[in-house]
Amino acid sequence: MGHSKLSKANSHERILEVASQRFRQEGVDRVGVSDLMKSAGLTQGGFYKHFPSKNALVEEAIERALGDGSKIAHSIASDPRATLGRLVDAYLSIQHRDNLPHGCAVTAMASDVARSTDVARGSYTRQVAAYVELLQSLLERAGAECTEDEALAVLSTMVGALSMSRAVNDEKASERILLASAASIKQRIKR
Amino acid sequence: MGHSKLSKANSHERILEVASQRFRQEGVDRVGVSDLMKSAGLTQGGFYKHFPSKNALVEEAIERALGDGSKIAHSIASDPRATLGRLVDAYLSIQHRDNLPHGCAVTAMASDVARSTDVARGSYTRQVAAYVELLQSLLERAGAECTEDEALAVLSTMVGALSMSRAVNDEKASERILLASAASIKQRIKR
DNA sequence: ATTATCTATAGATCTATAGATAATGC
DNA sequence: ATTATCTATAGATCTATAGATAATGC
Repeated sequence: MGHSKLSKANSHERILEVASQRFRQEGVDRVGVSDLMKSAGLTQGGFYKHFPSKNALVEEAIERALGDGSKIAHSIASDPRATLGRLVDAYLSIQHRDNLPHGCAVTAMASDVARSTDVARGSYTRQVAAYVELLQSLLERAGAECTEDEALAVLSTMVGALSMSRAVNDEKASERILLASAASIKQRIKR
Repeated sequence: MGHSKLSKANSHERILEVASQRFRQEGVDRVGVSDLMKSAGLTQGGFYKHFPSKNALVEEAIERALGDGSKIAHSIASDPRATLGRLVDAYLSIQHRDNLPHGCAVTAMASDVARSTDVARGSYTRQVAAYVELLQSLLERAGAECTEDEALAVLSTMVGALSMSRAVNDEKASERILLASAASIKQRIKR
């Protein structure tokens, strides 16, 4: 007990990171402050020196979770070998489906964001726009139709497929949702 | 207090119906038993004569919410004038977006179902299959590609678009997600 | 007499606060 | 001396149960 400023910054970071993961996995309402602090290796009482309220953390953690996707999007966008096909295959993979804590928050947190503050919904809106831009550039690169609207429809397909694949309790049906949706998207670039 | 058997059946029905609506709107974890019973015009204590636990209600209410979609799907399927275009326009309408309590549970409850019991996930799986069948028959009727996989991809697009349109905080962006996705689906039948 | 519902309450859990404790850093 | 964290606890809320109450239905 009683640590340095560096350690406080570390703790803050750790709380945010753990929150962004557990909120994606379990949903905002199923993760308590006490439980969360334990995950971060701390105790309940310290929380309010880091965040004024749980809601304040939720807002920041949503932004953080969405930011993870932003990083990945940028690293893909800057890689000249990146293709739409590879992005779609990765997004609609079993690994992504089963990795909620590190998965795309546009899908994982859609319901929680819709019920959250305007700030959180603003972060979400920007992240959707970032994905659309990325998808549009990959569609152009593949020589396919490349309007912003086409990219939006592709994103809708990705988000809906991942969302349903996680709710279904039949492994074959789940994989079929992912594969069928990926195939449908990739068909756009085969013309 | 102290009412007939008919009234008990009515109460049970009312609790289920209110739950299916409020769970879609607010999410399973934000609706307490006490609050829910008040919505149904009853008091907290009576709840456990109707359901053994909140979880039991959640399971039933999810099935009920999904069943609403099933009814609509069947009534559309049996109408010979029904078209894919009309279904898609209704699904991706502003009215549907803003009517969570009566909206499609495949979208509204995806996250809650993914965290729920196997029974609830089974209901979800069947409802997805029902929608796919409906979409496939409408695609066939329109003379478009009509594999089950194509229908699945269409459903993914619908679910993803509605989900994102509700999370975004920019009205124009929200409408654009709906319209762009609807247009993309309808393009399939214009070839 | 039976039973559908109500009032009251137990026990757990959740958010938040207050004060104690033990490091850091001047 | 300051401060990051801990322990302890208040107060609200949540699920669930127990016993009271007032209708129904034989």
